[in-house]
Amino acid sequence: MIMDERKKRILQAIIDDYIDTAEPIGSRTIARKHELGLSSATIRNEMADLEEMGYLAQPHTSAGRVPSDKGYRLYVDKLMPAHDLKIEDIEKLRSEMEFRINELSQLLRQASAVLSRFTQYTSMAVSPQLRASTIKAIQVVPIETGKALVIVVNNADIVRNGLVKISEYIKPQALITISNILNNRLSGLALHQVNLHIIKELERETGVPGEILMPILDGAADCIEQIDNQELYVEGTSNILNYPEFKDVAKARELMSMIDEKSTICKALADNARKDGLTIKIGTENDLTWIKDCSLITVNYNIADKLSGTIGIIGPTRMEYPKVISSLRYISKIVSDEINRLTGQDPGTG
Amino acid sequence: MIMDERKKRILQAIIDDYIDTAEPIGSRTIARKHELGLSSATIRNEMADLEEMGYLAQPHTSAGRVPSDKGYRLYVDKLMPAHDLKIEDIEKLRSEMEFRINELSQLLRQASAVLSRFTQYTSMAVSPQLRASTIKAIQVVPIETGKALVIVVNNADIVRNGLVKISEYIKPQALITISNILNNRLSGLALHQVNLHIIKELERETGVPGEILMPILDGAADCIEQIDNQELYVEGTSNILNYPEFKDVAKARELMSMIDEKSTICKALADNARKDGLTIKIGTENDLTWIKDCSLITVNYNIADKLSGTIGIIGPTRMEYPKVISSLRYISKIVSDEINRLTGQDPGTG
DNA sequence: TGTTAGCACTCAGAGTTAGCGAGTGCTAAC
DNA sequence: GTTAGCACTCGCTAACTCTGAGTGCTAACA
Repeated sequence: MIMDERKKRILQAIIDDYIDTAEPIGSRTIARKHELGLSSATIRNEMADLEEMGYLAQPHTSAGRVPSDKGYRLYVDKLMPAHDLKIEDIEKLRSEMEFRINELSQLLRQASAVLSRFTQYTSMAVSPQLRASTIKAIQVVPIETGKALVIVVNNADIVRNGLVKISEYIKPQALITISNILNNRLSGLALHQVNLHIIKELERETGVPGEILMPILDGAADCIEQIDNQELYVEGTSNILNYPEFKDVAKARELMSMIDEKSTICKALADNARKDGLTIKIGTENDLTWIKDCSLITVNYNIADKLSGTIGIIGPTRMEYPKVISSLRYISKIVSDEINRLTGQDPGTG
Repeated sequence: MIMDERKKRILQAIIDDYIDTAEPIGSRTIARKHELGLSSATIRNEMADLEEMGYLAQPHTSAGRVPSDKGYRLYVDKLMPAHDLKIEDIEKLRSEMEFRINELSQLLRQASAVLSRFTQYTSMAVSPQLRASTIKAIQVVPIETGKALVIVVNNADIVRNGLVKISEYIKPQALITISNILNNRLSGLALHQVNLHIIKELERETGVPGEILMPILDGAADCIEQIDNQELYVEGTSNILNYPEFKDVAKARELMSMIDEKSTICKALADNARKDGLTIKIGTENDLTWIKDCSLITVNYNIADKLSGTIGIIGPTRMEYPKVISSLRYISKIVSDEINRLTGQDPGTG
């Protein structure tokens, strides 16, 4: 059987309607609402064909048709109407993102919150990961007697710090010397290259005994660990309860408890994270069975080829794809611009 | 009518059972399960009395009794069995909190997650607020040409930093001078005292023109703002769907969407935050109507009289109060100990 | 040959009814 | 004061019916 233009128009009409109503769509509805110039009987025949071809399914004999994953796939690839955000939506999104945010974690949390509020789906954001992370600078700053602050900056200008206790007898001047040696010795190294071997060398070079050096190096190691640490922000989980497909509490609970597990979400995103740009996984296209009734749309953004992160939206397969895609694109653009601003990669727009 | 010992024992038995089963409790159940040496008829009479006194309520004539908020209040204040965490629970909680966490935000998130997993309720944690926050140290560290890191440490040793762009012509040495002046001039001040007036003074003292000083001061201001910023962590919202009292999706959605709004939760916690130690608000004792079917248990912890924060659990009024209270106490102890460790207030336990 | 009107058929969901059983309050006896 | 007995209440469940949206098929039509 051949997928002609008419079939496509009918399929599109069905999916558009179904996304709206979440009710199985009958031939009469299509004949009435869409001006295809066809009677319900003709549409009925076409719908039977579309079902045979696997684009539609029937919950039970006497019900209308429902799109299958394959149907959604065609819709997303070929049929879906172009969607540009309305000017007022752009304004709204921009203004909600406008808070002056100076911390990566808050920026992502914010982005996720804005997205979920706007789309009414569940949104998540993963803190950017370094492709090849190296240490740009290490500094040790005396704070008060017995306390110093260790600061690590990596090549993407992500900064972490930690307070460390040090011997009360170290003079501030000595600390600065240690700081300089550390900085010279470690900067440029990949994070994982800081090993015991190097520590031994440092001990020798600085002439500072290990037990004094150790807390500082421990502090630095913690900072490095934190930089590598992948943080996940999920917002708008309660939206799930709005979809009729999850009116059954048991089903909603299953999905929500999976989403509550950060590690599960990370697994779901991991697969998409490798690709560039926008990825759409519809229902069973997802490897994980618990998302088999949902679609997962993610955008990966790269920053100066060093950082890469993911922002995504999860919702029922019956999802407003056009709207979700355009808003996701828009927000991810804002986020990467902001990260650029934060880390000073881009001297541009300010 | 007088509240004698027997009535109390019966009330306790009813509440204990109801917490377990979430089903209205009948007189026969109590007579059978609890060895009170009374027939169901006697218990029936007592239950009628307890209802008249307002401790119990009847969903409908032919159903058993259900505790009222007043009933829970008495239970919590007087009747509730003492509850100590089992050794294996303590071990479990401790080990789940044992991850070496070196960032406040992650520590709180973790605490919240552990609590919600253990109690099966929804848990939240608010980042500690300063009672009277002052600046302990400000440092400006050169990172590379045109970039510097501004670091602010407050009197509770909470550290924030931000990258700032600076003129490419400032020499590192000059930056250190600026850093020292800033530090001398600003440390000891309350965060809100850093105003335009002081900035003008700084300009004069350092001899550095405003347009060079400004980005640095802006960065410092951002850091200060971040320190003051109250962060909220909520975990285990999906647990709500496990309670039979929220088997109705509409009801669950109402609660969950409220919980999803960070600001709403903060409002709910605000009232408790002023008190010391543990606060229990049962049902309508809460000012906010959307929690009227829930209980909110919070613990405020203080750290060296400077920091104060809140950890809390929200669940149906039919809550396992003894368990929740003891685990909340335990976790909050761990959290404040950890914060002590992080900020080095307490040279103790390591 | 493709399109359409007509018709018999299907079946989920809403509404109705009946029966069950857990639980009550009251009364009278212990 | 306690308890056994009993009539009564009423939410819940299961069985049943009815309705209507939707289908597939057939035959007539352009």
